[in-house]
Amino acid sequence: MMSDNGIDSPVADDADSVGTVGGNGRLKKGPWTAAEDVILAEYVTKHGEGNWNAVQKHTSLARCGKSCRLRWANHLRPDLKKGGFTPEEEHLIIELHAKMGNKWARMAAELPGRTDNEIKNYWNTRIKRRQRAGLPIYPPEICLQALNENQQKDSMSTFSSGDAHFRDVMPVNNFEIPAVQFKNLKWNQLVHPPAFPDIPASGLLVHGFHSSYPNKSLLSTMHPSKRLRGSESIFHGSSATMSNTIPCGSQYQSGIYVQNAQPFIYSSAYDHNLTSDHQSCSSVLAGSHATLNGNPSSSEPTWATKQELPSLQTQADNWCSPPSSPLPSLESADTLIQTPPPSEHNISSQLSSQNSGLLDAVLNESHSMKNPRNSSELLRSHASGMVVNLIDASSQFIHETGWEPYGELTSPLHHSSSSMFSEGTPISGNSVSEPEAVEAITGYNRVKEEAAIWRVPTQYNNKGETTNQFFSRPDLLLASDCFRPDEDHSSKNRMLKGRLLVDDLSPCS
DNA sequence: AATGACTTCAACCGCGCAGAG
DNA sequence: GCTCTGCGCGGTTGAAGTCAT
Repeated sequence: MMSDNGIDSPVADDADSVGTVGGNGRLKKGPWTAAEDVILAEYVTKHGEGNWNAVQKHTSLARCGKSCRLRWANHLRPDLKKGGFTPEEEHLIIELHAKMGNKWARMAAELPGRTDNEIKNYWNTRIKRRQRAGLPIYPPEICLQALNENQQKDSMSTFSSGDAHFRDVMPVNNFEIPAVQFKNLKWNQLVHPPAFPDIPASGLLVHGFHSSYPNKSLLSTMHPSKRLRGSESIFHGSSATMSNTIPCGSQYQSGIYVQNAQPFIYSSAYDHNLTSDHQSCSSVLAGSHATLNGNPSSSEPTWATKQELPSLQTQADNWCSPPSSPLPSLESADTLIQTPPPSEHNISSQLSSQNSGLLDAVLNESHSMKNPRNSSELLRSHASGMVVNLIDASSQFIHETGWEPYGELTSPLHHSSSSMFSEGTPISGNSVSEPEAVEAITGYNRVKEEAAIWRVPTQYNNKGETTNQFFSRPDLLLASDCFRPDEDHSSKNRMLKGRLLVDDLSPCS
C-alpha cells in the first residue's frame, strides 16, 4: 500500500524545493505554493484526475499523490465555489448532517462546488461554537419536519432496537425529502447525549435515517471513482450503546420545549443584577457538558451564546427566519442535552399535566435533577407513553406560546442574525425594536458573545428566586440552579450582557 | 504595542475499501 | 484467497489570522 508514512519531508522544506524534487525525491509537505498549484493544475488538465501518484512521478512536483488529490479537490478544481456558504447551503448542510452525520463527502456531493473538507471545517466550527454556547445543533425546521414525518410513519417505527433492521428494510428513495427521521432516537441520547462532534447527527437526531442515501443526486454528483462505504455510510448509529430507549420525538420535543426557553437559561444568568455561578451551571446542566463533550468546552459557560458568523459565512437571510420558520431557533434542540433524566414522579406528572405536559416534563426533569434515582425505571415505564404526549404537547406548546418569528437581529455588532447560525438567539418580534437589549457579550474566556437579545423574566427576582411560573419554565429553573445571585461572580458575569426576554412568552398552561 | 487566547482552515494522517494481479 | 496499489473518507493538527486584554 502506498503510504505517505515515512516519506517525511519537513515542512521546513521551503518553497524553493518545489519543482526541484521529482521522481523519488523527498516529498514536500505543508502549504502549497502557487508554483505547485500551477504544476498540478497543468498536469490534471492534461491527464485528467486520478492516478494521483503519477503526478509526482511525471512532474517535478514533490508531492505525494494524496496531497495532490487533496489540493486539487479542495482548491484547484475549476468547479469549486469560493466564498462563504449561502444560507441555502447552510440549510442544506444542516439537513444533510441531520441525515448523514459526519459524512462529509456525501454532503459535499449534495453541495456542488463545495468540498467535504470545507463542509467539515464549517460544521466543526459551528459545533464547537455551539458547544461553547451550550446551544443545540439543529434548527427547529429540520426537527419539526422529522417529527411530522415520523408521526406519519410511526406505524413503521420501532422504539428500541430495530435500527439496523429498520434501516435495512426501508426504501431508499426518499432522499429528496429533507427530513430527519427520529424513529429510533434513543432516550439515552437525550440524557447522555453523545459527544459532539464525534457523534453524527444520526446518533443525535436520526438514528433511523436510512433512506437518505442519495441515489441519483449523490451518484450524479459524486466523482465516479468515489466509493461509498459500507452500511455506515448510510447511517452509523449509536443504538448499540443504548439501552433504555424512547422514540424520537422526545428529543425533539424537548428541544422544542426548551427551545424558546433555552436562551433563558443563559439569560437568566444574565440578569444584570445577578451573579452567577458558572461552574455550578455547568454541573447542573450536567450530564450535559461534561458528559456531552468530554472536551474543554465543558468548562466553558453554557450560557454563553454568540452570534458570530463563521468567518466565511454570508449574512444573507436567515433560513430560519420567517415566514419559513415561525419557530425560534431549535438550536435549542440540544437543550435537551442539558436535560437530566426525569424522575418517575415527575414524568407521571408531566404526562398528566394539563399543560403541554412537555413543559412540565422538563420542569420536573429539572426538579428531579437532584433526585434522579428513579429515572431509568421511570423511563422504562413511561417511555412509550411519553412519546405521543411529548409530540402532541410540544405542538400545542408551540402553538400556545405563539412563537414569534425571528426578527432581524439588530445587533450593534452588526450581525444581522441573518445567518442560520445566529447562534441561539431567539429573537422575539419585540426584541427587534429594543436595541438597548443588544449588548455585546464579551469577556469570558474571550469568547465573543454577540448580539444577545434577551429579556429578564418577570418572575425572576433579584435573589435568583423564582416564582411558580418561573418554575414552570424548566429552562428558567435550570437557570436558577445555575445562577445564584448571592454569589459574586462578577468577573464571570462580564460576558452576560444581554437581557432575558421572558415576558414575551405566554404562560405554559 | 505587546501578549496571549482563541478561531479558522489548509493540510496531514490513518484507516479501510475496491480493484488488479 | 492473498497481497499490493490506488484512492477516498473522516479525524486531527498546526500555522496563520483575529481579537481581547
